[in-house]
Amino acid sequence: MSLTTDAPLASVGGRPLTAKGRATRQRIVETASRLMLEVGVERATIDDIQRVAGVNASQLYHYFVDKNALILAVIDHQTETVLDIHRSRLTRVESFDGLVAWRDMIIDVLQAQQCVGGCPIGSLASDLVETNLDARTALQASFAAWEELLHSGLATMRVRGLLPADLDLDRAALALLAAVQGGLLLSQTRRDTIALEAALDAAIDHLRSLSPAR
Amino acid sequence: MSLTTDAPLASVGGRPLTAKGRATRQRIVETASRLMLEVGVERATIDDIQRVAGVNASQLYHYFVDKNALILAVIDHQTETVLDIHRSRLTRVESFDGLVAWRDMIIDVLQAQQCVGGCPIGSLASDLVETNLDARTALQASFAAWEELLHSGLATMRVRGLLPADLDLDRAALALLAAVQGGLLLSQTRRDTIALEAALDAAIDHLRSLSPAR
DNA sequence: CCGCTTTTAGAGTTGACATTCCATTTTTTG
DNA sequence: CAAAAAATGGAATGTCAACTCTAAAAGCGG
Repeated sequence: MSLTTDAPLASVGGRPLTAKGRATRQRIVETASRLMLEVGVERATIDDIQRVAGVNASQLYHYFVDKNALILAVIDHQTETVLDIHRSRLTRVESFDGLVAWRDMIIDVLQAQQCVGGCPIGSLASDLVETNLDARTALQASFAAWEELLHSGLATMRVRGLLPADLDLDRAALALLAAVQGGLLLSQTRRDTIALEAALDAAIDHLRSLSPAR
Repeated sequence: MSLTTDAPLASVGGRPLTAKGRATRQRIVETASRLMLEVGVERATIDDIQRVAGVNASQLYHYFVDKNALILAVIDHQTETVLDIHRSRLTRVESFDGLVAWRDMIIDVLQAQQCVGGCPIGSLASDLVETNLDARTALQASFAAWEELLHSGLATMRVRGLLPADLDLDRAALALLAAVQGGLLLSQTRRDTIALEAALDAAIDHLRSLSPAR
């Protein structure tokens, strides 16, 4: 036996090796993500996930030791999805119009899903934070990465003189993210986009009020 | 048989009659509220609730036809609790200092519970909105009542000339409530109060920026 | 094209959970 | 105080969900 922890079981411990396996695993994660967003983590049954993904129990447990492992994979997947969407709108925000475009995008997404489902990360957080330490840690990192995106967008604006030099960007990013999360929860409950609009507009307007440029 | 739907089974259909029964029912609702807040609606088992409340299955099912009925009672209970707390801080907010006192109260409450548990109403909303129509309707009403409280507080301030006459108080209340909800979710995940502080301070600061009085 | 690994099958097990039932005690009321 | 209603006790049931197990069908490397 070698001292290195390499090859022997590099399949499930790491990632599955074959293309087919990767595809199956991917299908499971995507299905689980959708169902968990739609009905919550608890109510998204392994059976349901199997059925919808078109796999059987062996396949699911071949790629994930237990439901918890699947949950963590879902967190990763949803984090990537959300960050990808926001990254494209937040890198190089050069003006308040850029921020507004970001706001519009968020509202459009919610609109597109009929105000159903809320935030892929926020929903997972609500479901898991108090009962699953690993999940909480992962979600904390997800939020942190999202904040970082907002932070860098605001930093770009600050460099351009659109925000005061002494503005605390960490807090500003946090407030913006809170507006997103709170607005989504209220809009999800109300089934209209008004709450989200009010929250985001207020947050952006607040930043405008701080702007040194006029 | 009378045509009126009155007396015969006025016990469980309405409220239990005897003082003892009311006490038992109350204990069940309070215990369920606590557990559902701590671990979520799904994970708060009827068994757990029984054990902690010190009642047995018959008692629980004597007062609530099923878990769903209990959930709705919990929503009512938590709504009353939250509204009571906020009402005392929001009626007759006569200055920005009053708003800040409200903000401090919210943060103190979170602090007191070690950033565990989040908002009693918001947590229920996350858990139930997508899977329980009755609950969603009830929670929508809870949020609306909360907004109303905020609205009237802001109205008081507006009368005093602290807010512009043409400010849309509905949207302002919504934005404030979103800040509370989003801030709580982030703080609950992070286990510190910074996110909530950032969200509330930004929201209040935004209102300040709109103030006609200096 | 053969042996080894990965992937797929799907029936079976185990435990938890909501709910029910029948019997007993306590409280209310006439 | 006696009869009726309410409240309590606790075992039992049935369903559903997570997870396991044995075995067979691809895939791949030599």
